[in-house]
Amino acid sequence: MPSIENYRAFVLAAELGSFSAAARQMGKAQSAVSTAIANLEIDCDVLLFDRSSRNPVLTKAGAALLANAKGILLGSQEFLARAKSMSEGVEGHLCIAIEQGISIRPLLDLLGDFSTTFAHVSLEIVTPDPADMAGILKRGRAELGLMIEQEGYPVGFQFRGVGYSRTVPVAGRDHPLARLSQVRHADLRQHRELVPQIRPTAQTGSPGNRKSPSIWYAENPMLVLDLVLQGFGWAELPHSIVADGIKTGDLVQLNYGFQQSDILHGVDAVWTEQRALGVAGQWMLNRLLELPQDVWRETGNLPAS
Amino acid sequence: MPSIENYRAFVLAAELGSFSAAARQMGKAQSAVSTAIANLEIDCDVLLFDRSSRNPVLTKAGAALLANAKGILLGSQEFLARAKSMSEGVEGHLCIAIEQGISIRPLLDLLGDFSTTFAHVSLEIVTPDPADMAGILKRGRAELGLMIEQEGYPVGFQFRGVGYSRTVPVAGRDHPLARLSQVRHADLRQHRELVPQIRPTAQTGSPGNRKSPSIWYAENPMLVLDLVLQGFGWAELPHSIVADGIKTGDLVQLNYGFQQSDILHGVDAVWTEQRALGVAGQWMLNRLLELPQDVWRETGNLPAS
DNA sequence: TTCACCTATCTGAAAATCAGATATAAACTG
DNA sequence: CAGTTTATATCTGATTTTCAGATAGGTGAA
Repeated sequence: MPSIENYRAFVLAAELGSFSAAARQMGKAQSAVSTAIANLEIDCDVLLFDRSSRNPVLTKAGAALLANAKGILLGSQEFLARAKSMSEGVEGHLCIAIEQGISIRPLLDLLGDFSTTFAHVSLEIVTPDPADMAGILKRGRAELGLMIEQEGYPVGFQFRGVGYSRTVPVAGRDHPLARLSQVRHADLRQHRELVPQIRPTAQTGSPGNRKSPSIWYAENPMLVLDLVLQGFGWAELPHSIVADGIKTGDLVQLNYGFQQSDILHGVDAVWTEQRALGVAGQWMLNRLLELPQDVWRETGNLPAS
Repeated sequence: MPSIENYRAFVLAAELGSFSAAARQMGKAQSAVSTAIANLEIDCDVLLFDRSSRNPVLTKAGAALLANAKGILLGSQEFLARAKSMSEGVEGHLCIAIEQGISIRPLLDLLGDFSTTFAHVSLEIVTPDPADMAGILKRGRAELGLMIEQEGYPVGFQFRGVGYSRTVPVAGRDHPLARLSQVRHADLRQHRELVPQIRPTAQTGSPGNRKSPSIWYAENPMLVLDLVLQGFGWAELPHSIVADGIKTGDLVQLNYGFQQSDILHGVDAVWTEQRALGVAGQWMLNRLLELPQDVWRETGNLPAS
């Protein structure tokens, strides 16, 4: 069974074109490299180098296997680097729960920075239904959450506002409401409202104050979008989801007579006290808090000032 | 420095949830696995298992690193498997040169079979200019070639017909020739012919007998296609390249008055005698020879019978 | 409590690895 | 063409590592 050191000797020798040079670089005797590669060749039952000339030259098989050996070495290095990172207190995995409907576009730069700063931390993003958010954090399924701000959070939760999410009332191109230059409460109540969440029950928090008595629930905003496009009703949906449809004319933004029709929700970062954030989680939280308002404006979640 | 066996002990113990079971599976003593994992933990400076209960349980860090360790093991197994395959005479790499203009669509199924049959052979497909084909095979850059049949091949070359490539004369939508219901030689000679190859010189074989005295050469068929679409002239191009354009109306197929306007070229598989084909190359050649005519018909390279 | 089973550690033996020395061959030099 | 330099293969004895078996301590189930 070849050892990692065998592979290392092979790769170094192939790259340097010399067993002696490889030995020098490994801080070992030349004979060690010679036997290491000989053993590798025995294990493989394949000649890796052509020794007929002064310096060893890769055979065809050796050249083909070199790529594999490099991969193994890379994997081993990554294993150790990741382990070192974790031994220094950096978690190996970070899960962020982003409530459905909150656009990740304002976060893309931040995520890019994360991937380079914490190359050894695997990042997971889940987009649960709003009703699940608390449980997902409580259970430790995610370390950090981004959700539409609420009046109060359960005990044990920390939260800080980090940004905004703009919701826009829309209807399909051919919907009766789409023809009105201004809609009143009374108009809304005459048509079905489509709500992007699972139906609230007694347990799952407040039902919210919906504007229409006729309500359909769908599990996520994309489903609702499809229903709206098909003319099944109107809905208040995140700007990031409906922007395209409004631009192409498939969707029409409703103009509320009774209030500003763009509805601005705050976005909170939420985490639990007992589950202390790791180094990467802390970094992520700090960067979220430092996010300039511009990125929310540029992504259409804040009106231009 | 952890050895492969250390990683193997780690992965097996994690998967079986028991050091003893891992030892049994590895055919070693339990103490070997115990110390192997302990050493790995020392190398990593990270606790991989929680030993507080009867059976060891992965720590968070262990769970994160498990994926990496599995990757290393996979890599090692693949290295050995590939080496074994090569020790049995299968080449590690196969390069096929397919002359520009020959569609690979008839070969897709064949390539799929190849990838499963010769999982350890990396496949390379190059699409050289027709004039380069011979040199590329001679130099060993490619083991096998697919090219439009010629009257004669240089000595040392083997060839067998394997299929067909249909060439269609086309012009752009607004080209004068496009309006003619039938074109004659005289018509063709009044317009520029675009030829998808580098300009033939005295060395690079016959100039062929082009139909028009005014000729532009472009390095590959796609360049020619763009030129034709821009109205710079007419060209005889492979059916696979112009089919879409003809369907959308951007291209018009010319209707030769003097001969069948679809021009059918045979496709030859070509290889050299001195560079013996390996097992994978032989397989590929045999499968090419056995290709049913249907696949050439279905891909528009043979007229429906 | 008893029993079965698991893990950590110790120990001596077996095996592998290593550095140095030596032999041989290839390229280079004059 | 002989001498020099450098590179690789192999041998050898010492060092290190690895291993199996034995032992001890602990956990969980009956």
